[in-house]
Amino acid sequence: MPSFTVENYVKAIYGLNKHSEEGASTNQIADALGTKAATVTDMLRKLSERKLINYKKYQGTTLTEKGKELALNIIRKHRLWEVFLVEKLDFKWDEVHDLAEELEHINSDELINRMEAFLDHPKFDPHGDPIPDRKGKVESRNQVALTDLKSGEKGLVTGVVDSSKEFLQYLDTLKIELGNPIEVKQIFEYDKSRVVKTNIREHTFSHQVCKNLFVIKQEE
Amino acid sequence: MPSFTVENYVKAIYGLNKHSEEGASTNQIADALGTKAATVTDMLRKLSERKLINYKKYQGTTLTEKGKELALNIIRKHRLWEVFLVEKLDFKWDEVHDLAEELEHINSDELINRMEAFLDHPKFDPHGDPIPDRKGKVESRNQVALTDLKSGEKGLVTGVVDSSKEFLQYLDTLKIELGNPIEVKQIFEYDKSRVVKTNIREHTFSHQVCKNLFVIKQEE
DNA sequence: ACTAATTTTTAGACTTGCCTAAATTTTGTT
DNA sequence: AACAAAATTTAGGCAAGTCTAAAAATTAGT
Repeated sequence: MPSFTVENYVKAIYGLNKHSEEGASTNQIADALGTKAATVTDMLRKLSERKLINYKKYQGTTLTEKGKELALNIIRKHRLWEVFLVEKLDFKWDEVHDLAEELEHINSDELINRMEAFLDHPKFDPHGDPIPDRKGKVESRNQVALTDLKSGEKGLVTGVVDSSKEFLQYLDTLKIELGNPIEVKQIFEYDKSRVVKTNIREHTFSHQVCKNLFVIKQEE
Repeated sequence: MPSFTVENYVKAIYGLNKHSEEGASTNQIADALGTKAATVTDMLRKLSERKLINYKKYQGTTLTEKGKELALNIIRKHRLWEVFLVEKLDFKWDEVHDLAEELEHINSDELINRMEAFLDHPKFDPHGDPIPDRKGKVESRNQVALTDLKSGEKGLVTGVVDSSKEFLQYLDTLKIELGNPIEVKQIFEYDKSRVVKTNIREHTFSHQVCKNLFVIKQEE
């Protein structure tokens, strides 16, 4: 049985690997987990012994197949718990992350499979992230960042890149939810901000906001 | 924040205190937790420093008010999770104990209070044990062991003393569930076994079975 | 009441995860 | 290419929780 700590390392490395071609560096992992680089080095040796990562001193770290499998199972559990918390217990989408961080370590495939059925086999979590199936397969959508939409193009909001409390609450204030239609009215090249029209009204989104919103382009 | 280990010690001491006037002994605790006496002694010193137990060397151990509060909160969580697993995820009553042992350590009053509401404020868990309220208050019923019923007396099955897989599965086989009416037809003084009539048919219960079933007496 | 058996405690050691400080390797700059 | 800066690793330590073996206290038996 991997400990909570091992699970957290593997999950962090998975997250870092996903967004870059390079292996995850010691410092990146330390940052992600709030520990010190020396601690990480130590742990990498142990994870390597357990065949969860590919590790050579001073090189970056990547997950082995076994490591990826573990990471995806934790992510699956995390996201299903988030759906449960939002759908069944009425938590808001900005409140569920920390709880899911605890619940994801509960060790029972039977439990999580029943939970999945209870929730009616959701494909995405409350932030729009895909839920891996029991084999670790993740469905991909052809979503793009809102920054990729040209003036006049329309889309549906499908997810957020940054699911920090602050960003999610900002979206709440603007009454923007997953599934909402959205249309880019105007792009200011100066600061890359965009005027967008939603269900309700027009907003001006900063470049940062646009980078953090996923949409599926709607063809005319 | 108490660690999982601390929570488990406190819960074990609570359970031992409940069934005897004496404080829990080092060996009893070690047995209950599957550790060695030396380890327990060590831990008792630490729990005492944290004001969770009353401890004097070579005397038994009892919980302080603070310790009881912690124990009851863990028990509350354990039992609510059990209800969830049985009511919502269709686990059987003999399957939920180990999972609840993990889930009871999830640290969030908000979560457990919402769960309680989601489950419609159940008063008893799937084994008939009362669920402490958020202040730690437990409702008591005037239930007695089936051994306390005289020949001819009737009752309703309200709980089990021993919630081991084996005993619960034995009851399943006999189709005996909480809430079932039951009547003692005959008592064999020789081995204290009883012939009882349930909903469906008559069974002969050994003394051991009768000791482990709680019933509420029905007046005529 | 005294010794034997049992229980409990102490002592010393191990593992997991974490830290700081110092050494080493890699990377970047001129 | 050589040196400085940054990243990484090594070394040595600490806390929590566990163990075994041995010592001390309590309890039980005659």
